[in-house]
Amino acid sequence: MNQTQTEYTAKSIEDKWQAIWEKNRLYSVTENLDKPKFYSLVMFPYPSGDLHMGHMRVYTISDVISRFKRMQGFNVLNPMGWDAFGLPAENAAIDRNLHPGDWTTQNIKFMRDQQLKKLGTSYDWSREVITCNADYYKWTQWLFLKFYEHGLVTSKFAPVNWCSKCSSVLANEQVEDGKCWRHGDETVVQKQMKQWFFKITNYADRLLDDLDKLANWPNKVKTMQANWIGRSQGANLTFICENQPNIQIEVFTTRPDTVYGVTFLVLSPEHKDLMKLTTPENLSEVESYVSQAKAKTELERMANDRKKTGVFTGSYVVSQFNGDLIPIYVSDYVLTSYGTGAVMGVPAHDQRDFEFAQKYNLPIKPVIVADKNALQEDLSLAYTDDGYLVNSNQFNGMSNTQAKYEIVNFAAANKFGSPCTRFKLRDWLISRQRYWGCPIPLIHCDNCGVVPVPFEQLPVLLPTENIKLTGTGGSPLASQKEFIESTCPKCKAASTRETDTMDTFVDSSWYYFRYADANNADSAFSADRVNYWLPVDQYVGGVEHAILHLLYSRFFTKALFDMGLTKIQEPFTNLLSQGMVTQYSQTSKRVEKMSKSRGNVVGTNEFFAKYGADTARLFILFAAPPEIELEWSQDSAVGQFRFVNKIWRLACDIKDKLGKFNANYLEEPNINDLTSEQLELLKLTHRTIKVVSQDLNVDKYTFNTAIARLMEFINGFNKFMTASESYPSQAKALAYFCFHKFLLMLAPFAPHLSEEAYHLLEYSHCEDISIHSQAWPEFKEELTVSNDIELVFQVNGKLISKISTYRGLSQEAAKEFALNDEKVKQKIHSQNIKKIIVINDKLVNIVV
RNA sequence: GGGCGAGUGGCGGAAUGGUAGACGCGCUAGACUUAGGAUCUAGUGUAGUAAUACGUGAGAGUUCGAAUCUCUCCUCGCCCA
Repeated sequence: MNQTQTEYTAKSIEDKWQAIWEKNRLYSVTENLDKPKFYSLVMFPYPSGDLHMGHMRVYTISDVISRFKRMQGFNVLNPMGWDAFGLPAENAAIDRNLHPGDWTTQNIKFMRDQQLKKLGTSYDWSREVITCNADYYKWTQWLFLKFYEHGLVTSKFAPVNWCSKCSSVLANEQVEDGKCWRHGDETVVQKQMKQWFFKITNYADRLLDDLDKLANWPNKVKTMQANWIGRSQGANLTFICENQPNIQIEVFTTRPDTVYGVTFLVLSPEHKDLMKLTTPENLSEVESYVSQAKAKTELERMANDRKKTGVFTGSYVVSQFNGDLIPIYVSDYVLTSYGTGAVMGVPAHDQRDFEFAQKYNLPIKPVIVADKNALQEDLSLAYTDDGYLVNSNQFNGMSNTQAKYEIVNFAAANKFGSPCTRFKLRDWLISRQRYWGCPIPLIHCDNCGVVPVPFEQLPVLLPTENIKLTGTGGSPLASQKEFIESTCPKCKAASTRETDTMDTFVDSSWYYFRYADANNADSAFSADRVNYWLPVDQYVGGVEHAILHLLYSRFFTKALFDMGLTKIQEPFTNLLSQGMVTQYSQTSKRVEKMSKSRGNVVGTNEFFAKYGADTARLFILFAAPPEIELEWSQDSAVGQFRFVNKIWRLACDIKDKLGKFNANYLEEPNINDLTSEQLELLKLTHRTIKVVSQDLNVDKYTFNTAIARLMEFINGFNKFMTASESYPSQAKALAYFCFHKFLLMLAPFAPHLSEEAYHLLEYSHCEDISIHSQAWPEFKEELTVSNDIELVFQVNGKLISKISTYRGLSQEAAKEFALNDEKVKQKIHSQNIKKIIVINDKLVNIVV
């Protein structure tokens, strides 16, 4: 007999099937109303030039979900593209004297053909999106103009975050710990500049409220977004200046219930009335304080741990609540950009105010007490908990939660206050002083001001000739005479183009709309296709985008909905945030995130050549649940390599020992014809289908346990195959039947191996009929349970003994067995039995 | 400082309130082999020859029964300050 080749040559087999799948366009999809749709999306990569094994985790997870859903009968859209604008291309171009576009194109080609395709992913490449191509950014500009038309674009002269390594400004979301998100060693400084913003704050309420609709998002991500939006409900209250009643100071507070405890007021150094309120004898001190404050950045001023400083202005305001005379201070911890630039100081009930009052010897007046009847407590700290009001005129005795409303109502009725909601969320700064980005389609005209480029003149092409990139600051486009010079669309006068480009997060805020209709030359997308495919059913990506990309995308989706362009209100129904891939780094002697700069990467091509993509996929999924951090270790990956080879050897064994496949073998066996060993194998198969299907379900995604179940199946199947030398026809049919189910379950995880084995065993007689087009197997509940069980005996909840018996034992019989068990008898000895608890088919607990 | 999450063998990790440690790595012994970093078999929480005892960061509580639920504390991670 000819022995089948038993060595599994992963690399050549994987290459073979990848070519066949591509030839057959196995993963292309079109809209199909006969099937339920499933939009599976993974965050598209920046084409940096090289993916390592750490990156592959997210693509593997998303691919397994896509393949599983396809086998379940869904019409699956699984697209891929490139977030191709951005700084690294520009910097690489400067270093290597290459055009950023050429550098990017080379990288995309390598990453797509040598890395993502080699992983065995099931993308529909006909929908590939590349954000730096004019056929994409034309529509980014078109969307910008739609935003402009709908009043969602604004320019402000404001303090902005400047990173000198980027030579550009950054959005608030892109500043982490006072450092640039890309350059962790670069402190962001504040500069006053005129910049373009998207008015994301218009959507603050909806972005916050609609988080509740996202039932299948991790709570962590929702909490982070909620905190970032930072809605606080409170009131604006007005205080009148004692000697200049025409000046009124408005403060924002979230604690109007403490207004009777105000003992000072603090203005920001930039407050418009500060100088008017400063008395001559305090002038020099205030002036020097203000100039010191101006030298500091907002970030420095907000630092919580630094000592609060301040200077008295010499003036007072009068509280309209009780006529108290309240001194006015200036302090740099009050910011003009947040609130009204003035706060009320209630030292008894706010720790920061408490410290300020102690330092400047200001009175501390309690207005809330924990116990209505208790005398005034000795305050060594501010009392910030709930309680009842005292020293507050007609509000005395009221709970402070109620007083919050009553006091604001009282102030509103008397016209010195009103309810007010504020947000921490700022408008999204989108201008970047860089070359490699989407040009902002605006024209500056001396006569007409800012004029949008007319839609029909799009795209505003990024010039590609004679670009001087120095990385030293200023917009590179500003030195491009041919680019700048333009005519005003309104008055036809000579005018200039905007030279800033857009933040690349604009590009990535709508790419998942474009996938739905990627080759549309006439519009950004057709509403029909978007409304068919979106929202995304499963989005997979790193938690590092919890705020940035995911918040911007939600904003875009809502804005497009309001413009009537789609019917979609939330873009991503389910979100899976996968954990980082880490590895021990020789450089730092620590376990760190896998990254090129840390020198601890595992290359994809070396790994694929040595073990194959299927082993890589299995290992990535098996090593940890998807949301947990995964520490890479090549040693553990050999376990998956063995698993792959074991499956292949079994497939070869089946072919050699059981004879040729017969189509009848796929019919469900009659259980009455089976021996007990055969029945156990069949039950193992059904049980495996059940648990693997559950593990792949959207609310679990426990790929690690699914693979463990597949391994258990293989261990059981191996036992069955090696138990005897001869195989009656019943056994042959059963082995083929069960292995067929197994291969179908293996297919999403190890697409090449399962396909090769599927054809080796002639489940498919033609290479064009793929295992990946087959239906996911189903199970019979009654075949998932074994008749033989172990019954556990406990005394006082502690395991004492167990027996083998059969399922369905009556409670009485179970008790009987337990009480007659030798070990149990010994344990109970002569103690009184208080109670016996029986859990059917599981355990008997005797309480003594 | 605030918020969220996590602590289980030598390691990665399993466990609808019901047999703790599935599955895998590593390790030990054996088989096969010219060879083994291939494969197969058996074993592997700790202590003990054993019976047995102990065991899920620490301590309490609820329960017939807790890794799982509640409270206090400790440590680590992430996010926001």
